[in-house]
Amino acid sequence: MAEDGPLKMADVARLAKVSMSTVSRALADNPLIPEDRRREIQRIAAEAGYVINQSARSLRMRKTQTIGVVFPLGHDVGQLISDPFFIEMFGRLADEITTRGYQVLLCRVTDTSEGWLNRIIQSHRQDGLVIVGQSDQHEALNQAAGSYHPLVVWGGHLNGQTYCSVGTDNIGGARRAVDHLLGLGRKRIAFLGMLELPEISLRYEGYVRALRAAGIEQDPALVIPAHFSFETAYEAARELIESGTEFDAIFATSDIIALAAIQALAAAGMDVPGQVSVVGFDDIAIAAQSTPPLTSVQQDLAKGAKTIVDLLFKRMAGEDAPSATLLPKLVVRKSCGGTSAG
Amino acid sequence: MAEDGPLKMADVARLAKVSMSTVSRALADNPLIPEDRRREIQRIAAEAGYVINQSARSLRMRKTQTIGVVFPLGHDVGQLISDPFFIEMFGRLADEITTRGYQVLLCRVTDTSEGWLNRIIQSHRQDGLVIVGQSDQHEALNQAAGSYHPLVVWGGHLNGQTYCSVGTDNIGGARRAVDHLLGLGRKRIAFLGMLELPEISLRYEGYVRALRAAGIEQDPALVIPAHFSFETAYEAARELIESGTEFDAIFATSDIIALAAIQALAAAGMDVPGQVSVVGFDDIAIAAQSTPPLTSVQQDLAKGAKTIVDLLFKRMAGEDAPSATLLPKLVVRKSCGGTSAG
DNA sequence: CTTGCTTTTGCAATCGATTGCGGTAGCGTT
DNA sequence: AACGCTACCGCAATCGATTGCAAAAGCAAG
Repeated sequence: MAEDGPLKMADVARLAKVSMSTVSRALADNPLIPEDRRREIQRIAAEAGYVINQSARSLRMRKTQTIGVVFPLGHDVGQLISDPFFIEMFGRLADEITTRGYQVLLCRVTDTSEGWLNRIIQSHRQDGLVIVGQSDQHEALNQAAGSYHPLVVWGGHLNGQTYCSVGTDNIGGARRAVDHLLGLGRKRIAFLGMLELPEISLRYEGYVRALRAAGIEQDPALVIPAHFSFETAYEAARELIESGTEFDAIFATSDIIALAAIQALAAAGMDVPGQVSVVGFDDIAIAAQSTPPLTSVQQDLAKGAKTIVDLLFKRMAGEDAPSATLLPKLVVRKSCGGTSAG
Repeated sequence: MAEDGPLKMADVARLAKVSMSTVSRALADNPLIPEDRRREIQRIAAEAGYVINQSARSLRMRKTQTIGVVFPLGHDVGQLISDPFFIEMFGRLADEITTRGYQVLLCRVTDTSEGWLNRIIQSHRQDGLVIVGQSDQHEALNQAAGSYHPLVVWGGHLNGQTYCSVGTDNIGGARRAVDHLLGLGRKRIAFLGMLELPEISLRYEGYVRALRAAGIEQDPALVIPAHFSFETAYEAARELIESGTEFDAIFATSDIIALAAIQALAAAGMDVPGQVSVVGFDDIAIAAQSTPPLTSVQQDLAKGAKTIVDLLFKRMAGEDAPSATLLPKLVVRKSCGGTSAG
């Protein structure tokens, strides 16, 4: 009834007039304790407002019922986890994880000095890890995966990769987007994104392949480094416009970059899709709502998150789950002209 | 060097040829150990890839270096934390918390049965709690606050509230928004939101006061229940439109609701802001990007999050921090016609 | 070589649960 | 009544760190 002092299992044992062992087993629904007694003890514990101390439990059981979700920000100094894509991914992951009765621990990594991943792993704060985005930490991930199994990465599938990853077919997605632009008669297609990031570099590969297949020579002046934040992307687009380089389409490697580019174009008095077609990547919620609505390569995050967590739990159970690739879908809207469905 | 077996403090002690006590103190930078020896032990530990087991540490120290962030979803069956407002708040809170060297544990509460908050508190998984949104749990919060101090709530300031809360002046914000609409000559202003939620009910209070001050009689037919999700809000707006009730403005209690309303109006062939002025609440990032750009009551989330965490840490230190109220700002854009700054 | 003081060090208890294993109670047979 | 068998129960060790307290070591002065 009264619940001022945080009461321990021993207190419940006293109340129920049994030993701690029995209480522990009863609360764990261990059939070693007869059913009616189990219920009785559970009732007493609940009534007393008793809750198992998770720190003690974690120590003894060597598991925490917690999954760590890590956002390596090594490549970007901006601290805030603000990108809508990451945010949505996080929400979906959280859903999948909590549904399975686990807690979600957010690990925002800013200090990617030697051994950062090992420090997280060895802290034993979580039973498994999801790493969202490889950032520039491919090597560190490869190394950690050698000895730590319950780890799944969202990102591109790279050469010589030993860790388990889930991600969209970046090359294929990009290829499809650029093919679509080419199909509309566009020939001078700018590429906006940070080639240093593995996923982006794969998208670049798709871009190059599409151009090559169409027999179009690629122009380095059309490849523009652009970070993920709206402001920096806007700046990058503005510079492209002011450089005087001719272009009639933009393949942006994220929707945020695409939206920033559209705004920059509008500010420069250029019509989208009249003069310039724009395609984004991710198909975040705003994409459909923007003006004009954005054509984008859709990543199925719901499925992605589910796959990640499925694989993670398999690995936590000792099974050896392989990487998975999701198929992207081009969602055609007004931002690139034309009207065919993709 | 080799780091296959998860090594413990005892192992490091052996390596450094000292006792565990000394290692523990050295790693904690305890001045009881001479500086040079401290450094030496730290070096040895780091080289061996040793990391303190947090479960054990938490148990012994009775603190976890973790803050729980709770989203009570009692009022809404939709599981996903998808509302951009909550998402942004979460990101900012995470920033503030990690900056202070604490971890963030996400608690998505779906089971708000008797004692849910107590179960979280007594689990001892965290050293402090941030509750984002009161949902319909005012009573539970009030009760918990009696015995549990390190707890801060984002939400409205209610009568008879004993817990510490941080929130925007909802009444004032709503008042300003509606006054603005009235100033534009609008007289039939619809209110879209869930009155069951404390914050929304405060905004309703502001709405009522504004109307009363302007000598306009309020019409119950103009008060429409609308959830936070885009789809349900769209539906609510559509029903308002189809009901035939006359109206020339909408005060939406969130930007998502406002955006949904604008789409519904557009679908019905009604011009915004020509026929109907729309004002939202929160001023989320998309608000400025929508068509037409949305007038909205801005909540300063960066400041809000900082205030919440500041207060929480004060409370964790045993001080008694009082509730705080933030001043909202009306950001005027095209969605309500007119051009004056608010 | 003592003595007295300061600086370091380590023993052992502790945090609050879980669980292997040995012991007891209860019941049915002979 | 004695025995055997199951079904329950609880003792005590354990998880891996932290820390009060006492002991040891170092050092200077007498």
